[in-house]
Amino acid sequence: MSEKIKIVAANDQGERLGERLEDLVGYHLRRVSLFDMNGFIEQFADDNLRPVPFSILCLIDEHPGCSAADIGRMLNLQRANLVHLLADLDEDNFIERRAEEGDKRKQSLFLTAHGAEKLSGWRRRVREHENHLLRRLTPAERTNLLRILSKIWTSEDR
Amino acid sequence: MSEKIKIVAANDQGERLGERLEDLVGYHLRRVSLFDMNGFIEQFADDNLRPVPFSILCLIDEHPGCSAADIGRMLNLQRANLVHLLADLDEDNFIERRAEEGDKRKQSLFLTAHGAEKLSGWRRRVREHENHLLRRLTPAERTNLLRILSKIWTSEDR
DNA sequence: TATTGTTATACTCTATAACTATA
DNA sequence: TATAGTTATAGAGTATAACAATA
Repeated sequence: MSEKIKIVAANDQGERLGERLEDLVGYHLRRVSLFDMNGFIEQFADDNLRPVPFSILCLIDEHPGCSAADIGRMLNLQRANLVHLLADLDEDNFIERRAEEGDKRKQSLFLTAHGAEKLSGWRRRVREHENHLLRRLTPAERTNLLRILSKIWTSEDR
Repeated sequence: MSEKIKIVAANDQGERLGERLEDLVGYHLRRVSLFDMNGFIEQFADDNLRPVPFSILCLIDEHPGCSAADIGRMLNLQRANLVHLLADLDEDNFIERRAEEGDKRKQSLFLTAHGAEKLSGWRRRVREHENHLLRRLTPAERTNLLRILSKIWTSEDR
């Protein structure tokens, strides 16, 4: 960008505070989220692990025996889009889908031994990824960020 | 979800703190960003205004005369994908693209009078949207969030 | 050589509608 | 009627490669 443009921007900062794109929380949320996701995808390129399948594996681990529809509700994913994601995880032998006794419509989802082992290592690497993403924050800022973010979207009155 | 699943999850919380999906900042960043974007798209459905074109209009307003490549660098968008976005904004008479004197490769981007007027109203409605998104936060939390988010991705050493 | 705007294209992600079988 | 899993499909959004004009 040219020097002229930078100067114009600097002048504008004092004149219209709260009017700039950079004053919008939503803008920063998107930039940081994309920054995080791209870093995630890059770090796990070897294993071809993507953020959403990782989330699904975490939830199956935390809620063994849950159904695909349960996962969809927890992650706000359409059932239709989950079909391929779960089929892929099944093909790779990370999860297994058992017929649920009692309700024949449902499948019960479980991690395989292989899936559990893989997930354990991936979780460690995800924590490393987060440490890198948040390396400029103090421990207090990190705690605060997690608390504030979850306060925004986790609530009863929605 | 069944009651059984909820109980299992509750037990696990104490056992493996820092191991749950909900302990990951990246997970919350994504959920909050999507929550924000969906709200934005819904609120501006009438005007068919989407987050990225809104960002582009803001930047052209803040940097009058900038080029498409400048916008791409500022928003981390590919030049190729900007072509359609800018063409649409031009068709709707929100922006105009003038041949830049001096460098014949570049176009200089400006808001039209109509675009500037529209943007002014949209900015007000975006602030209302943000106020609603962040309604559960204290003013201090809001300021903190903006500061922390921009600290994460805005830096020199990248 | 590098950059700008552009075209074409492929890939991922997401949303919707409809179907069946079960409840 | 409602729900679970599924199929097919359309639409965004994004990434890459190549090109002509210009620097």
